[in-house]
Amino acid sequence: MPPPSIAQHSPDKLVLFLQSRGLINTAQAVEIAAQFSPKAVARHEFLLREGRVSDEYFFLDYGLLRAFATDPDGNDVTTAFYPSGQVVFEVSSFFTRTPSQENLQALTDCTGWCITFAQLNALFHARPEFREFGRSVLVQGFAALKSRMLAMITASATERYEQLLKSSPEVLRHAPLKHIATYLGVTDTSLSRIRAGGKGPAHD
Amino acid sequence: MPPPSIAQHSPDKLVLFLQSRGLINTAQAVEIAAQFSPKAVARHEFLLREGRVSDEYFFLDYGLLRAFATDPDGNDVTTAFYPSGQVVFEVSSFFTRTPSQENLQALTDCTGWCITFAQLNALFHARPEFREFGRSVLVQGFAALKSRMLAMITASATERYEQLLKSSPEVLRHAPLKHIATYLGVTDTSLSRIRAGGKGPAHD
DNA sequence: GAAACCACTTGCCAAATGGCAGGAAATCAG
DNA sequence: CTGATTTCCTGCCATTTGGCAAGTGGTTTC
Repeated sequence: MPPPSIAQHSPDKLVLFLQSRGLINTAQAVEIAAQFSPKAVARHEFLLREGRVSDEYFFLDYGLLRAFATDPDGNDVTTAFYPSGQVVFEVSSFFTRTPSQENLQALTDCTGWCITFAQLNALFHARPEFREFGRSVLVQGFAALKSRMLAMITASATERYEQLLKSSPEVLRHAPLKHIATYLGVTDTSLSRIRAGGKGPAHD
Repeated sequence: MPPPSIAQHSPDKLVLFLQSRGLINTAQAVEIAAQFSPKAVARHEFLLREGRVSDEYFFLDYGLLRAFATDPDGNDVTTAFYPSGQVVFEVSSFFTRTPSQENLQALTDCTGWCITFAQLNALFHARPEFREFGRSVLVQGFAALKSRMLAMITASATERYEQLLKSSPEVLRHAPLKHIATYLGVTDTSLSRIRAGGKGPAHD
């Protein structure tokens, strides 16, 4: 299913997303969604570049993005994948208004809806239920990262790969192996071998 | 310097902490701090046990705590250390009112100040500047975890150990090696060898 | 003060992962 | 279509880390 052009795309998914945590009712969700502007990001384009301040709170309707940082040796390290249905922004840069250490780049053509920091704050001020929703987004992201860190410590590379395969198969279909490798904390060589099959530790 | 008994301990550090992000002025900080109750946790005691809902937003005045989870094989994994001057609580459990997957345990005798979830929410409602402060605490925690994840991917065990040594030497003085090892994502055997010296990768 | 722990270290070897390089296959640019 | 680039796989071997077990030194317990 190809993404619709921006002109025809409707905020239905955004409205559903706003309601998804049971904090916002339909009427409120429709009003809040009306504040968002449509936005498209073509494959390989950047939503945010390192060194700039993240100022877009972007709900992703269709497509796939990744976040990546540059390590001390100058290598790309993928720090997150964002499948559709999520909010995409760099938390620290966005809220503290400081230059981002990360990049946000489209892995496929993307469309979605976004508001600026100023708009978001105005909405948080005017609508306590949206404020709660915003906190919920933050808390959920925090919990997801913690769980990934725990897996990094306790699970083997093979297990981490299988978890990703299970939880986000679309990532594996659109992201090149080298990005997935840095995300999982292994080299692309090792990931290729993991994929090949039986080499990993037995686990059944 | 032994911690003062609760009876005599004053909220000075808490007041300073509330002002530390430039979002709250002195008068407001004093009023907010007045809502907190003194609390002590003896060495080895738990501030939170896995399976219960975190309901204390605890500012740590003196002492050192750790968070730990139990992995699928039944092993303790230390997920965080909390030196004094920080807020200690389990974000996900606290804000979503769900059972915690983690424990919070005192590594030394601790004293500090705490409020409940209900009190915190009332303060967030009544005081926008404290709300901002609360968000700032969350965002900072998020950024710290991200940076730790990046180190887990890009840095060797030796480098991660040295980073911890540099950023939180007090942890190494009070936490047993096995806790530090799981926190760093290595076995206690390996950490012992890292400490021993020259075995690690050269880096100067 | 002997026995039972506990925290930590160390030797030996195995398992997991990395580095490099060559080559097949897909993708992209002109 | 053609050549260049990118992506991925795989063989060979080095490095890193883990697992186990023995041993030291310290502390607690009775």
